[in-house]
Amino acid sequence: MLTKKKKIETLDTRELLLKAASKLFAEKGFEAVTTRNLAEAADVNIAMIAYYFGSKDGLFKAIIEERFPKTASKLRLIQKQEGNAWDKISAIIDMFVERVTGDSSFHKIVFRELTLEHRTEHRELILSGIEQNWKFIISYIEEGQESGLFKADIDPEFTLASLFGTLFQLVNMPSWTNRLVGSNDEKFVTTEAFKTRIRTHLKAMIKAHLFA
Amino acid sequence: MLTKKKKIETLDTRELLLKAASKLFAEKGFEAVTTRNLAEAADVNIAMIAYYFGSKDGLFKAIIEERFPKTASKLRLIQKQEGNAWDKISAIIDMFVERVTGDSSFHKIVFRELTLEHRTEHRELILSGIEQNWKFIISYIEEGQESGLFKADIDPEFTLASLFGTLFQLVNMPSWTNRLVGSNDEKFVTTEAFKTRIRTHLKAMIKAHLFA
DNA sequence: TGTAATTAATTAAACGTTTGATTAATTAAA
DNA sequence: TTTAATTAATCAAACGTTTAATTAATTACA
Repeated sequence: MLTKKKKIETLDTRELLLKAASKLFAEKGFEAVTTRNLAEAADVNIAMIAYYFGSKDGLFKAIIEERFPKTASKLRLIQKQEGNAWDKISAIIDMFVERVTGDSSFHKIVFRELTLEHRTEHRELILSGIEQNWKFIISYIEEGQESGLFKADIDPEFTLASLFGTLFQLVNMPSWTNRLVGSNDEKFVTTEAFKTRIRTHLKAMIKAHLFA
Repeated sequence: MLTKKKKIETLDTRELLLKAASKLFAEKGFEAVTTRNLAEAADVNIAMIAYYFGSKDGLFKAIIEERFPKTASKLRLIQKQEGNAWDKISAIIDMFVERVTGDSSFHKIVFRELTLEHRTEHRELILSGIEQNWKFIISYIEEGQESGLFKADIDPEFTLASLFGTLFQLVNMPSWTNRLVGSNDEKFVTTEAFKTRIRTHLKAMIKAHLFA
């Protein structure tokens, strides 16, 4: 018996579908992707969607449900680290910049779904998953306020909106961002140059805003 | 002949379709809205879409093309006002908060479309319309930097992203925002209380970030 | 161990419904 | 009496889902 788990194994049908669906839903939106698109992209039979996920809708929900616990565990790691409120917020910014730029598909799906008003079920699934994450951040802002490190009159909730909003605006609308910075590189928002720039900007802005 | 233009006239078929489409596209997204949905919501015959706009796609483009010139003219008004770089940026924030909260449908459509990677034609139409608007803002940030009013090392483009990003995060994802602030009022993002709060937050944050 | 029984995974084809668009006929307006 | 606007009906194509059949893998039992 091997001590190391075999990692280089072929993805099974279920995983192939999850991966293809994540990519396609992010690119085109849920309704614009057909079950035939999904089956072809994953190179599996169309009936496998119903077999593994019940429906196209079930496949969507599976994507959401698989991701949130991972982000929550990353946040718990930061929670255990030493440092003051700003150190924590700074670490959270690093973590989110890395996560969102590293796999923008998931965040495109999530945030686009939140702009839609039908399919309440999708939205509720996302909101209940996301809520845990932002509560961490807000608590650190309030902690900084109480200790006198941060201004007393800043708006913790809307500051959080600025953090996510900036990230979302720049990463989830790559055509907008490319036009903004005058880039022709389609993959600009995944480059290290971009990651550094957004980290620098976000930390500078949030810091100037928060610190007393 | 009347000196005042008659304003209280019944909307004609074309206008009924534009209005219904704007609302429905914003709520459900382009693909999720059927031509029958559109016709029923506008209370006109389904064939009127092809008659006035050629297609569902043409109706979408008409919505986009009718709006951008109006924003551009508002910006030109601000351009002519007196004041330093910050006064201009402050006035632009007021203008955008008013416009986006006043009719979020259009902005939901526009920014959701920018997160999608198919339909290059839609995206190009939007980007060319939007580009003129943000160039104004960036030029004021740079003007403030040159005059020494603003820090020299801030990132004008990403600061713009934070401005729009904050606004859209809060206005275009009302379910997210309601959860964030613990509100049950579905129309919270259209209230005066919300408008004031977002204006206050945005100006405080951008000011702290920009000023030397 | 060998084989029969059972389960899991996959396939191609088809299901009924809905889609965006178009037609030819009809009504309203100029 | 033209032209413009609107209607109900219809179209082929595409939609998500389901089906019955088949293969591959696993389990049960002698």
